[in-house]
Amino acid sequence: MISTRRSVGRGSALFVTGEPFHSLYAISSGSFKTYVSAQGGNDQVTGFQMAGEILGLGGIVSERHSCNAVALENAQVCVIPFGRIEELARHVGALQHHVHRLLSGEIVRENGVMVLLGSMRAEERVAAFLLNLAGRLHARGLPHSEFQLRMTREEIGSYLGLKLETVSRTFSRFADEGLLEVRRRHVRILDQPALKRIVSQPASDP
Amino acid sequence: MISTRRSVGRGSALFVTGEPFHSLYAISSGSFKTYVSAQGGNDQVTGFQMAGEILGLGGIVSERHSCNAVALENAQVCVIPFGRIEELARHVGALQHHVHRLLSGEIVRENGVMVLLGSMRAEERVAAFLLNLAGRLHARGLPHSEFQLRMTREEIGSYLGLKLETVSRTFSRFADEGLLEVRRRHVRILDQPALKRIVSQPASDP
DNA sequence: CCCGGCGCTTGATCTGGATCAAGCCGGCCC
DNA sequence: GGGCCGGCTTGATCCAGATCAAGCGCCGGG
Repeated sequence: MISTRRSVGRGSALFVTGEPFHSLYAISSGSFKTYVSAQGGNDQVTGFQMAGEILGLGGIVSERHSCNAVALENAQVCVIPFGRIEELARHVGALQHHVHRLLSGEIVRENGVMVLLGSMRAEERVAAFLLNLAGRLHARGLPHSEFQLRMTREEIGSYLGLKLETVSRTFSRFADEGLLEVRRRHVRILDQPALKRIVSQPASDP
Repeated sequence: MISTRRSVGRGSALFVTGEPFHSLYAISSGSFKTYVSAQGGNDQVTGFQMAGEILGLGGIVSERHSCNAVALENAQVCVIPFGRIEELARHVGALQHHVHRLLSGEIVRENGVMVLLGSMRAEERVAAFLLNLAGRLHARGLPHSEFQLRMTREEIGSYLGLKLETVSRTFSRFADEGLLEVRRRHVRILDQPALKRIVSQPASDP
C-alpha cells in the first residue's frame, strides 16, 4: 500500500481535534494516547494505542479528526491516505472486509470502556486496565507479566474515570495484597488470576 | 436494496450477545436500547436508538453480535444482510463511503459517552442526555421540547452510570429550578439554554 | 370495578472516591 | 554535584451519589 512514514516525538500530537482528516495512521513503533478535550479543561482520555494499532478512525464521519492523538514516547507511524484505502477496497474484497472489521472492533472496544466507566468500582477498573494492557502485550508476543507503563497516573485516571490518587492507592493496595509489584512505571503482575477475579466480581446478592 | 422487514414487540430482543451476525438493522419505527450484560447482573446500557438509526454494527468484527438490542416499544426494522452491503459497496462508491461514515459516526458517538461517563457530574450527565434526545428528535423534524421518554429511570441510570434514584432526583431538581416539566415519561423542556450551560460547566478554576 | 405490582418519588443515612495537603524520589539541567 | 520540578505516594477530611427505606399512583389484568 502506498503510504509514507512519519515520526512523532514524545509529547507531540499526531493530529488534533478539528484538524482535516485525510489519513489513518498505523503505529509502527511507540505508543499514543487519544483524548477529547471536554469543557473546563478536564480532558477525557479515550484510549491508549500501541504498535500495530490504528489511529484516526473517528475522523471519517466528518472529514475532521474527532480527538487528539499524542505520542507517549517517540513513535513512528505509517500514514495511510483514506481515499486510497477506499479505492483499493473497491477492488480487494478482503481489504474492504478488513476495514469494516477494524471499525467494528473499535466500536466493541469502546463498548467495553463504557461498561468499565458505567458500572465498575475503582478496584475493578484498575484491574481491568492492567489485564487489558497485559493481554495486548501478550498478543504481540511481548513480555506481559512485567512491563513499563507508558502513561502517567493522571492519564490512567482520566481513562478510567478516576483521580490519580485513587489510581496510585489502588496500585499500592494490589501490591500490599501481593497481586503485583509497582515501582513508578514498572509493573510486574504476580497473580493474574486474582486480578481476573476482581474484574469479574460476582454481585454479592441476597 | 434487497431487504426484509421484521417486527419486534416491546420488551423483546432483536438480537442478543453472541448470536451469529448476518445483518444490520435499520429501525423504521419504534425505538431500542442496546446493552451489554456485565458480570454480576449489572447490565450496562450502551445506547438508545430511534427510527432511522442502525443496529448491529458491533457484530461485524467477530461475526457475532456484541450486545443485546431490545425494543422499548413495538418496533419495525429493515433487515439488511451485511454480505449484500459489502457486495453492493464494491460497485457503489457512495454506499461504501456511507458505510464507513456510519461506523465512524458510532465511534464518535461512543467517544462522547465516554466523556460523559468519565468526567461529568450527575447533573451534567442528565442534562446532556436530555439535550441529546431533544437534538435527535429535532433532526427528525419531531417535537423536541416536549416528548415521551421510552425508557425507565433505571435504564437512563444505567446508560448514564447513575442509580435510578439519582436520575429521578435530578429530574425533580431541574423541574424545581424551572428548567423543565417531568411527569412520569413525559418531558417538556422549558429552558434549553440553561441545560446547555449545565453541560458546558466552565471549570471553576483558581 | 377493584386489586396488585411496577415504576417512580422522596427522605435519611452511609460510603467510596474526591479533595486537600504534605512530603518523597528520581531525572534532568545547570 | 546540587537543586529543582514533575510525577508519585500517603494521610486526613469531605461530599456527591449510593444505599436503604417508605410510600404513591398509574396501568393492566381479573
